[in-house]
Amino acid sequence: MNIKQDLPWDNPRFRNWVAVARACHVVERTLAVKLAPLDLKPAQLDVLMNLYRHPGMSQHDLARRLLVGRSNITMLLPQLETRDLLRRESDEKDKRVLRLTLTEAGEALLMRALKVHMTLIEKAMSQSTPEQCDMIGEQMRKIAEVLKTA
Amino acid sequence: MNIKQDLPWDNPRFRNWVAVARACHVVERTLAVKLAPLDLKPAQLDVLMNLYRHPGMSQHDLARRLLVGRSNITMLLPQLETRDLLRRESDEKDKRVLRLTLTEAGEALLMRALKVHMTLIEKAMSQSTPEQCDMIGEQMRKIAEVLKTA
DNA sequence: ACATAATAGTTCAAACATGAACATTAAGCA
DNA sequence: TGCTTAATGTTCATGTTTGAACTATTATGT
Repeated sequence: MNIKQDLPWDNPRFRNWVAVARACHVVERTLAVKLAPLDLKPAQLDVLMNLYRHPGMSQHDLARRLLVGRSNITMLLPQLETRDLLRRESDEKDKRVLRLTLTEAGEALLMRALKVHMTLIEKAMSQSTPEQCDMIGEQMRKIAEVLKTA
Repeated sequence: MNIKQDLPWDNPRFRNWVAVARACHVVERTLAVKLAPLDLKPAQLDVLMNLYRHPGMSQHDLARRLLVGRSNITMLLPQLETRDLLRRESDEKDKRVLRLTLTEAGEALLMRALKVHMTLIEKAMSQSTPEQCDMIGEQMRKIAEVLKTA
């Protein structure tokens, strides 16, 4: 009954998850360094990436995709908007929502940042075989799925 | 040459890494919620876990293990020290360093928090076979290793 | 021994994230 | 139609993280 008899570090699932968390942390920190020359933070890159793939998103949608609060988005966007990387346009049908789209400049910067990001991820993941890589992605998507209801 | 001809999202390594990052994020957020009743943040749990496994660590060592700056540790520890969860004792041989150890109360709280953490990780990782789980951990350790020199 | 470097920890200001309370607008329903 | 409820985005106070400058101590090299 005492947890000490079965410490988490003896549990493969726990130990392996710790490795996942550490790897994520390292990649995030490294990405931040590599993006610095572009004057872009990882969180800002996440915004640009999502707007590229889903143009016309609302701030609420963006917040949910990024797993952050709405107020976070409110604080984040002006930095990018004043740099003319994205536009916020009021929706005609629903005057509450603001539709977000990348500008030309935003898309151009995104492409440069994606090269940096890609290079880093290639370096990190090139040690896994394609099969391993796909399996990892599959398991991780399952995790995100199962924890949505928890 | 144009990156658009080979967008990251068409690249399995990139797509799968995005899944890893998302899963980490979800687990972190969920853990924060589950730890709230213990009045403990994930970052604080990380401190307790590391001190349990490596008693007598210096603050500098702790910062490196947690991948944060030294000043972060300085700001983090008083919260835990005033709650009598850990001790900071000056090293006799090198008067610059402070040696960190858990108190009884700190160890007791850690055990309660570990149950919460374990339950969450079990839920997340139970969808993978033991072989898949080990493989994931192995690949992730490789990633952390290769990026140390980058 | 002495000057210089490096190291451990702290301080402080700035950047960042968070959640509750709020204003505005829309939807549901009597 | 009106009234209530829900949704979007903002504001603000709070707490967290960061990195640069600083103090104190130890290591190094001549």
